[in-house]
Amino acid sequence: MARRIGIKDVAAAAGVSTATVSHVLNRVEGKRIGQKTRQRVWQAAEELGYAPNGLARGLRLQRSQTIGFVSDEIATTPHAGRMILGAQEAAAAEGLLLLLVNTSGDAELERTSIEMLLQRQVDGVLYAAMYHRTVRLPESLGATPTVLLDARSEDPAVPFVVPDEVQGGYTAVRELIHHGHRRIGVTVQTVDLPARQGRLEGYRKALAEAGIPYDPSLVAAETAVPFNTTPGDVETGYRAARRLLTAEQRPTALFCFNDRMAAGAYRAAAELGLSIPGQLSVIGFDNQELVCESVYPALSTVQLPHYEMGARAVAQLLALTKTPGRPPGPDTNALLLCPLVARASVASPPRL
Amino acid sequence: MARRIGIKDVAAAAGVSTATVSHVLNRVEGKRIGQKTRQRVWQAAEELGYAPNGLARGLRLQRSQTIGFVSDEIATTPHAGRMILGAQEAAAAEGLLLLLVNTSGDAELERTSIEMLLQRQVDGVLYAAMYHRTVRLPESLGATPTVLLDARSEDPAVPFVVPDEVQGGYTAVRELIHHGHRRIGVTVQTVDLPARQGRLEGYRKALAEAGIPYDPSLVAAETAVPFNTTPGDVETGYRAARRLLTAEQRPTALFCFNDRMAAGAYRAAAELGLSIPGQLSVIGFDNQELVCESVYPALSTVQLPHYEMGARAVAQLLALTKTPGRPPGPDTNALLLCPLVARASVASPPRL
DNA sequence: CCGGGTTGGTTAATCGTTTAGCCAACCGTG
DNA sequence: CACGGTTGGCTAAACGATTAACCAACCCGG
Repeated sequence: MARRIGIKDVAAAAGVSTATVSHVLNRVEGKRIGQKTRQRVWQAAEELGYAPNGLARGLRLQRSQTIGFVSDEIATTPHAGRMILGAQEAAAAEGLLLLLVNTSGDAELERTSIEMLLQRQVDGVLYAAMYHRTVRLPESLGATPTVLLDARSEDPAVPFVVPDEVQGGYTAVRELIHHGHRRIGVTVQTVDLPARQGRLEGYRKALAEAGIPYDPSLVAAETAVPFNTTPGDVETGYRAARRLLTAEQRPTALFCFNDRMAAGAYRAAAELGLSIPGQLSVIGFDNQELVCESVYPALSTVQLPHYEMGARAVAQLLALTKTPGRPPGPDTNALLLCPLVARASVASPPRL
Repeated sequence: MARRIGIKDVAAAAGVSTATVSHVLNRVEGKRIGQKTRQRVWQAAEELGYAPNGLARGLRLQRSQTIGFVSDEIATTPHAGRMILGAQEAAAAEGLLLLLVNTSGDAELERTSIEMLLQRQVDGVLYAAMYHRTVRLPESLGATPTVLLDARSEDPAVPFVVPDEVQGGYTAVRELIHHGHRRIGVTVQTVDLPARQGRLEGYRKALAEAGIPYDPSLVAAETAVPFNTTPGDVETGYRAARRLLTAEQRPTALFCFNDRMAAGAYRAAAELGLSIPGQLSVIGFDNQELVCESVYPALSTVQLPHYEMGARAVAQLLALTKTPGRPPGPDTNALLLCPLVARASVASPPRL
């Protein structure tokens, strides 16, 4: 197989030096090259199908045009896919490529993975969690520009991009209130996450705004069993919903911590003979489309803006590499809006 | 910020030449270096925290220790995540990293993406589809070792890794037969894919093996409307199932082309007052966990071995790079088994 | 004491780019 | 004609590794 053609092949073909080729092809400012030579170089490059060697260029320029995407979990949800996609497309638009690694939450694996990234001279790293939580950044990333994705750090100096959980919870509950609901239950898991806190805060904010008193008995927190399963699964949602719906004064609507828990609420409602949305309105969170459209009627929910988060994180990272002294101001962080996705599970409450 | 430390820093610290450092650190065979010097080099490298510069090494060795993962769609299903994860972990085990790009089915985007990959001197490319289909490989990949993932090519010379759809369909239907079903309906979409063909073939094979005559009226093929939506969605599955279940002699079990269509079957069953699995058994395909566990009772299905496919594809790619002349024998391809995932939607047929 | 083998390293070229600095030719002026 | 300023392009030194080729020193037998 013929050796890949390089800049010196182009130089030879055009009858100039490699320096000239480089100058022409990179349109170096302040370098004056004659029209005719320019033409010859362009043409030669074109004919030979020249493409620069990124490794060589990276070596010379001390930048690989590559960023590392470190995530704790890639496979379990489509969330990861959307974040990656957002990041990848935003990166590609800037001529950057994503180098992907997964840590599975394993510290040792994380260490070696990051080492591999650094060896390849990544220009920066996106450190992503698959649900909004607080992480501790590995020390080896100290010298590399880093942005947290769907995660926060204890260290305020490192920028993060997260969803605005409060606004999201607020949006969900306001949707219910707009339809006339006033007794709104919440089903939630018990693990304390920024997501949990934020969404509950949004719930209270929407209630307060509508002048509805906060009733703690309407908040059903349930722990996943067995203990080591993912919190916030269907089963947990089922139990929480069942508890609320069998209480003496049952709510007319349910705000579920996530779509999977909402699927559990559907099951509880079916068991109790409550039709959705006629007798019970349900709203979820996450917009996991597979879930929302597998249940019937299709689940209204609030979307986590994963694609946008990925894209935004790349933007933040780029900003970081341009201004080396990372100013830990609030402008380096981003809270992204969670829009409502209305489907068919919310209606007006039944008239009494 | 201190310049990254390189091989010459180590050399200086150990009081030797860079050549010696390289020899020691790479354990070059046939090169004899004294024990003491070895020690000094190791120690110096350790203390300085030396890590080789992958770009420089790649440039010299003409190989980047990096492989490109080109996929048409990353975000819509967790399938992509599993394939990527499998590929990533298998790659990492060999010291390789994945460079990820998404084409969104856009030919122009695909062209530029692949160009970016080639510029970075990827050692090979995994070309992945998100559902089993036939693709045409871009010409620019001609000179690069390539393996198809969940896809086949018209060109027999390019190796592929795909699920064994026939065995999968066979497995699903045999599960129903084992429970005593003899009237087994199939719901399927109308687009002609390897997946569709294979699963139907597996269906007939299982039937034949059990001595059950093939009845075409039990195969409900339905087209998605509006036309441009994804084939095989919930709605399509609903319509197909409804048709079968309202026929005069309705089947006691349904084999659905995928889990989403199975979710549609659940809805049809609910409407017709048929309980699952008491009056109707349902089995899906794909093992989309979010779907399988969002419906009630949890859906039994057949798993597409995406993780394994990703891992296997990396192995094939590695084999390819080691033996440059790609022998298009069948051993360069792989058909991976689709195991049964039994949940709660299959039981014995009701006694008449 | 000489010649040849072994041991333990070093020198320098190379991978494919970029870019600072140099230089030759040319042009118009005083 | 000497001279400064432009124009257009070349030379050569990086970037950080690997590796073929070379070499100095030592040892040992004859």
